[in-house]
Amino acid sequence: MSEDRSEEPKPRRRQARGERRIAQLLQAAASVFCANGYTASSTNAIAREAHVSPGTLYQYFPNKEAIAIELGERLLHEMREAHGQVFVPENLALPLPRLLDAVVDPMIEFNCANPVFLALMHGSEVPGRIAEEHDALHASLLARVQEVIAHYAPGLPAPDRARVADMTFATFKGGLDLVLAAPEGPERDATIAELKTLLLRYLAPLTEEAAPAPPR
Amino acid sequence: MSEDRSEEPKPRRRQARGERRIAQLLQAAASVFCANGYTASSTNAIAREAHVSPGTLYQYFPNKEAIAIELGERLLHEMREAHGQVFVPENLALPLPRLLDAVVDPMIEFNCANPVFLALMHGSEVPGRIAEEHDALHASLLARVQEVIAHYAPGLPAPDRARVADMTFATFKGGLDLVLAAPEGPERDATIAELKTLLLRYLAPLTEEAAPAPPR
DNA sequence: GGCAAACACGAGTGATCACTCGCGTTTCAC
DNA sequence: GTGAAACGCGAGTGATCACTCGTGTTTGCC
Repeated sequence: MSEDRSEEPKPRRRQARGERRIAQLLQAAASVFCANGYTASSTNAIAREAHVSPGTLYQYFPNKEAIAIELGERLLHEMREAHGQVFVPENLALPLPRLLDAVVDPMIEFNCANPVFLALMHGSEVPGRIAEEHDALHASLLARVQEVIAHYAPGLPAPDRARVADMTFATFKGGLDLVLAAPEGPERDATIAELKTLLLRYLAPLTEEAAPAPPR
Repeated sequence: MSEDRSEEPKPRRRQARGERRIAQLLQAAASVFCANGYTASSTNAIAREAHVSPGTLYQYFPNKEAIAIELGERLLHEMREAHGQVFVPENLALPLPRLLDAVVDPMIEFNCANPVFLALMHGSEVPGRIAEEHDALHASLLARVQEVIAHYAPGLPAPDRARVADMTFATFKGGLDLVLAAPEGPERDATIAELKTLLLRYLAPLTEEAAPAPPR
């Protein structure tokens, strides 16, 4: 009744310093989560990594879970933006090898740049909220992959298409782990190329509706 | 100097009851680890799950890590036994699709029966000892896969062979996650079949030294 | 310059966890 | 049967963690 703004229960005004601290804390949290996992990471360790006192940390986050959630949401947002760039209609018209390049490369780049993303999304120890967001992203990605498969293999029944999309995505995740484990440089590039070869060999037969035997 | 036995510093005699308790505790630990992950699982929770007091638990295990290690070692031993049955010379003579059946099916069966195995081996939160054992198993498995690939594609250079083995194994892990996520029954069977299709399409070209075009 | 609010601190607090200890019970060799 | 040792218990202990609070500092607006 006494509020004229109904949608902002906490009209906390942040100064520029505050925004900087938040970014600093999230970066520190990413580093600590990445190294120890969510559960084994202490808020004091995060504060220490950010060269900040525990009290300061709790000025910006109500609890440990909120740190992970904010971090996860920012990463999710970044990733969704990347998807928007990737799954565009013009890419659908590309031949399969080019499409693989267009989709796989940005995904790998993102995960190489933000290794904490997999650490947060993959663990079964993460707070429920993150798991929900991750499920939503997963479902949305699967839908995109299904669209692509439907475009390349229009004759495939829906259940089969879903299965192929699931398997394609699971395979990509497996390959992604391998890519991240490889040292940067030519070895990583070779692993990425191998992953694309794998995906291509798996998916290519779907497009062979009336194609001749493959060239020797 | 006062010991006549130099190799057994703790000649603890176990009664049959004790062995039963150990098995009971390990089973409870498997259940709790599986549900919450290693770090978030408390020894009290494990004892409660086993309907035993915390004191009793510590009669058989010096600390929490030892529980995971013993559990991991037993699973590792079981899995190594399974490998011995799988990678036998006569299986090498099988055509690729049959070989895939012979290797993939037991692996999947083991992981379905012991879901805690993946939970213990995959997490980055596990104690160092488990990680070491897992790395050893991983390396040994990779070597086996390399052998198989070398047999099917003798002309493949060693670095390529290593890369293909890595990718094959990573793909299998990804598919395994998918299989475990699928509900038991026809859906799981279909996922398993799809995984085999994927592996077959990836590996088949390696064997095509002088093979004719595939039948339509 | 002055004031209110955002920022920063770090010792402190209650809860929880891994692990212990003292004592009673069961098992087994003799 | 008897004694020693394995078994079993659960309240207790010290450490650690997430989180708070009282106090002092910096910032932005008038």
